[in-house]
Amino acid sequence: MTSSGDAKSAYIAVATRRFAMDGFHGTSLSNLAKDAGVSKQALLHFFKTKEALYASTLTALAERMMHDLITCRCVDPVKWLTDYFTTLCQNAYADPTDMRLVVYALLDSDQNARKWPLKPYLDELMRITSETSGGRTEEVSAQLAWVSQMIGMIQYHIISVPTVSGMYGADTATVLQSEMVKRIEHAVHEFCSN
Amino acid sequence: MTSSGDAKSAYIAVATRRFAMDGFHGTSLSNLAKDAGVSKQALLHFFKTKEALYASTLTALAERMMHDLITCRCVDPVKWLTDYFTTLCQNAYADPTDMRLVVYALLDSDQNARKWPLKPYLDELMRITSETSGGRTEEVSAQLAWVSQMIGMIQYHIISVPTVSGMYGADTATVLQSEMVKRIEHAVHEFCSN
DNA sequence: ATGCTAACTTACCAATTGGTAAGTGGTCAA
DNA sequence: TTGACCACTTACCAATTGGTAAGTTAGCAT
Repeated sequence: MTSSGDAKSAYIAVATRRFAMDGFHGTSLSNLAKDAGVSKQALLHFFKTKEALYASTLTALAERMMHDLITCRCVDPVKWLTDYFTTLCQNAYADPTDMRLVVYALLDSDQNARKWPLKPYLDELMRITSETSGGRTEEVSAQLAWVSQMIGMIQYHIISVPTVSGMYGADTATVLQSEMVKRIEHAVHEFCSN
Repeated sequence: MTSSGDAKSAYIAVATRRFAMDGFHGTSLSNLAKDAGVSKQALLHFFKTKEALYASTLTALAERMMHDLITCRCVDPVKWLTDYFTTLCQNAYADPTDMRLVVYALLDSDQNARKWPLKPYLDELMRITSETSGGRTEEVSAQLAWVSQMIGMIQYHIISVPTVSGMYGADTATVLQSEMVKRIEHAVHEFCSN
């Protein structure tokens, strides 16, 4: 039908959505096939196992995250980080897929088997961080801690939106969102101005 | 064998560990039964469905979290929060079960069906927050944002430990942990001194 | 002793799981 | 025209899933 690459990446797109919604174990090949409008074996033709499809999904995710980060590039590292984190958060309100996928992947990681494709992305974030005044300390762990704190607060916030909305109402959740963006900006500046 | 309540809560304990490790969908009743050393139907005798067992697990989790929070009680709300958050984090290094369970529950929440048992815990956290100088603003959403940020950074940090350890080595992960505790203390004081 | 209940067990069940085997129909180069 | 490859399908498969039905076994009040 479509050219080879197209179909394959279309399947990855479908899988991305499903894995992000229901996690690896909550997703079945039959569900994915139904979503994609093909038979189960169409998927297995491109990806030998469910695990392999999941891995491709994570690789594509990592490329997307890196791409989004690079797209925000700016001579001022502080502005770069501010822009990136705030737009990351804003975009995730409209589509939390990627953030959910990351968190699911963290929970699923069985630490021995899975090679983790998001490392370059993290490394780049740490490199940018090291260019700010806040990152003038040489220790990597201090930058890692800060980066970890930032993406942690964003991703956790995103995945908690439905729950918060259920507990305190949709309007409170909305206010919380703008509040959170402000906190993100504040956190960047507080860190960078030491 | 043991008295009724003992067996039941033993099953909940087993389920807690499994659900925290593999999530709801990644856990089967047969696995749980094997872990508990009984037949599958022993579990179904106490909990009508897998969902019901999961719900009991979450209820017990909520009670534990609330209990731990209250145990830290202190006349000075700032010290209270500092103590609570840091010990929460420290304990989670030894046993990340509860933190993982919360995050899994956030991802799984299908928002319409599930009643969320952790609300009282969150409310109490916000109440304590409102007693600090940082919480002198009346808006609930500002406190909610801060509380959300704090538990977000802690829980996300905990679930990412295996991955970080895999990416940067166990020693870097260890340094990151103490770094993170410092960041928690800093975050509390920064917020409370406005 | 008897009956009742609580805490189980063994024996099933249909449905679904991830995956294999063996095609089928189309495109395209020789 | 042929034959190879590609994307994909139908037909299976054993294993596992959550759950039901029907006992069984122990303790305990009457």
